[in-house]
Amino acid sequence: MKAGAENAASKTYSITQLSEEFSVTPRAIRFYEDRGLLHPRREGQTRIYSQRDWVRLLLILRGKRVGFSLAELREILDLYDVGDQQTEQIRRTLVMARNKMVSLERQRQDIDQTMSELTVACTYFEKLLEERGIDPHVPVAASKRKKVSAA
Amino acid sequence: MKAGAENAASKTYSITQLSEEFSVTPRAIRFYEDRGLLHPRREGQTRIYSQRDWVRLLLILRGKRVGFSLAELREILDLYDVGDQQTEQIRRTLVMARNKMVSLERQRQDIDQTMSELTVACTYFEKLLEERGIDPHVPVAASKRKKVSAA
DNA sequence: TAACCAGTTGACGTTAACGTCAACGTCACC
DNA sequence: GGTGACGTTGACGTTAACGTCAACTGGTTA
Repeated sequence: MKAGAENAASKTYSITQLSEEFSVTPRAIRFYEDRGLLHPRREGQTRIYSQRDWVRLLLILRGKRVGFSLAELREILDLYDVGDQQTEQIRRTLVMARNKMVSLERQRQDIDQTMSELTVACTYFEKLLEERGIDPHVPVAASKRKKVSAA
Repeated sequence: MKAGAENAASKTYSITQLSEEFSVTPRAIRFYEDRGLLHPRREGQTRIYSQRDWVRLLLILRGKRVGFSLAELREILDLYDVGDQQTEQIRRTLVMARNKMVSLERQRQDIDQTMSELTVACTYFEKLLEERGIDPHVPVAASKRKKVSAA
């Protein structure tokens, strides 16, 4: 149990592995690195992603979905990286995080409101179709998916 | 009570009135018109916005905040406009709306998750500041606001 | 050896959603 | 009759977040 440097924590990924797992292009992943969001190890030329990178990518993508910019995400991730940041930078990020929480709260309300309005809208659209004698039971974006298409 | 063509429903707005009320630039409002999201009446050159336009703008801005593109918003608003759309167009919009609801559901989860992580993060940042003997009670983006800054 | 991957680095292109700026119209008023 | 304030139409600029493409570098397999 002590030999074998291959425990769960040391699992690594290639760029395409990551890209497939998260449904993003390698180009995007390299771009995130370019913007300072990821710092994979290199083996020669090739990028090797650790478990920590995996988590970072997860956070990045989720952050994006809720409206963080890459720059904002970088700020936050940076602070978690090393603790020796400039005090002013920490303050700035703290302020940003708090503001973001306020705006997320609002976003939740927007989503709730929009959901209920969309429900009404769908009913209306279905009625329109039924009036024309058309079955409104169109498939709901089944099986095949290439992009997350969320936003 | 019957004279006076100035009841609540006939209230109108200038472009700057609207822009101030919603904290968007006139440029943006004209842009939405250019993209077919608004169709204000004209008086000579000048745009006159009705109550209906007001509501549309509200929906547009909220739609944007939850991640709709202007094109998507147009699709939806168009269907509410006149009922004589192409059947295929109605189906497309219905599918889009349903898909959007699915993605909104996910967004809600993302937001909840992110909120709780941000809470933890803020605590951490505050601790960092306190370790340096700094009061972490920075103002939380008070009074003055120029942009919504939400996203 | 050739072909074929998987990966890499530029460099330029693209899209959405406006911002910015110039040049103009048109009223009210002083 | 000038001078603002408010409005208009182009036209071009900008930013974020990648997409696309070309040219190159090893390794491995046929």
